[in-house]
Amino acid sequence: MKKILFKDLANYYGQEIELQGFVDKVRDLQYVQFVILRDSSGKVQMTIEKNEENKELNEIVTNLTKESTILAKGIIYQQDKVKLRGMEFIPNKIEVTSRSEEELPIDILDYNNKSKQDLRLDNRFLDLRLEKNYLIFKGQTIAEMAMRDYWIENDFIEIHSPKILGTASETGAEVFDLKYFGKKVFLAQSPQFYKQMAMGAGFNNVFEIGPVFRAEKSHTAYHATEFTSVDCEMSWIKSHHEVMDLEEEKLIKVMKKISNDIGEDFKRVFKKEFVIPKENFPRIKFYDAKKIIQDNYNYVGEKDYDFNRREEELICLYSRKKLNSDFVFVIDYPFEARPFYHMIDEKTKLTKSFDLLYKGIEITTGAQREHRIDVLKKQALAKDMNLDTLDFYLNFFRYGMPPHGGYGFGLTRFLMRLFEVDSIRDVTFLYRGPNRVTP
RNA sequence: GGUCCGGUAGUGUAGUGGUUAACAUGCCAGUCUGUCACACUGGAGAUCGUGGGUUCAAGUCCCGUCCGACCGCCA
Repeated sequence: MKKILFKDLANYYGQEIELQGFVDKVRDLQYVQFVILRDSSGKVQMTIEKNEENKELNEIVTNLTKESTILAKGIIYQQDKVKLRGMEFIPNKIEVTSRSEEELPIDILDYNNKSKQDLRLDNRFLDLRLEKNYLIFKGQTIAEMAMRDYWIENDFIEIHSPKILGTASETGAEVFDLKYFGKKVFLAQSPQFYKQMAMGAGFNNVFEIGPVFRAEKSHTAYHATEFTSVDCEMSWIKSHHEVMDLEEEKLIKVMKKISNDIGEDFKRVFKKEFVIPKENFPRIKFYDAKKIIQDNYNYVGEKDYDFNRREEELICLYSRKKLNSDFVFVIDYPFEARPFYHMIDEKTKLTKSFDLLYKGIEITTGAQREHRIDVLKKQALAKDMNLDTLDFYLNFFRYGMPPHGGYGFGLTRFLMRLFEVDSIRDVTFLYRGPNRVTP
């Protein structure tokens, strides 16, 4: 017998079928028992009358605990008086395949799941039983698939770069070190150098979806020490605008796909709707953005070469209100705020770089890369970097390197804003932070 | 790293020095003719994060510590 998901039950009216699922709720009345069953695709009511004939089933149901798993055989009927999907399942056999303990460590009722986040993370396997959480990971799956589709259509090659590195990677964020047969090695903080190597290898266009590690003791709702980074890199470009064009096109495709596949579920479960972005995301120059924030919100951040959280939120607010866009590119940052490998525009002396902000938070950093080794070395020295430890990287540039650029995209940050949940921990299967390495 | 922020039944909260620590929800038992967040009645369940101190008396005040939240750093 083929496994039947609860969402498809309407196809089986009148038929004898076998179901397996969690016990979502038990309502044991005087003359009838109702058991709500649940699987990842939906819920259904199972109804058992209390009588001599059903004695065995009645006994099982009376002793059922919520969140136990059962296997039941019976017939599914259309039944208008049942509010839950207008159907009910009448079993002739019930087997408890796993019995749950009576009390759960967290509340997972759909109308009352107020348990604190830290406790929910301790019991993540239970927390994830909530439909809203399942939906987030369904969304993640669709997002990754849509991105892959887009890249494959556009002649990108998928790479898997190493996460164990012999030298600490580039950007100044702290890296983890670990023992490696008596040597010290580092966990990759970004696939940056290796996707650029792929440019040197003549792969034209590459992408990677994989983990990255940051050894920052950041206790915030939008940081993690391990998270999934989506990276891509493309050759033969003339400016960072081509990279933005690509990201924009990809994102619209992703959002359309997500909205199409789970838009209805999202509306029902989260009481919100996805907003599909229009083409031509606003592209605001960094210094113009600073001025906009000052003129419109009378706010000046402490650093003149970068944004703080408040400024990110305000420029997004401006974009939403005045430009009708949840996405906004901030472009042409000063070199001071960027890593050494971002290309500097000779005319403006600003980097050919961009951040993509989405509903108040940065989800992407991208740029045209400096591919001329002499300039690259000069910029590395300007950032006080040691050319010897960078030699393996600089080597990529010695024998012909296409002009290229790309971006890194925080998958979890994107999902967090897409679903409008408060924390990156809610969109991470198992969150890792400064004080959390379990479960 | 910073914060005249928080830690109290399974869970979420109330409780500003004085009997038996309260409420909601969950759990258990009973009652209930089809419920659908079922309803009703009753019951169990808390050495108040942890270590020390002040006091006749500490969930409550003080100090340390751990964990969390928010901010910062960072992305």
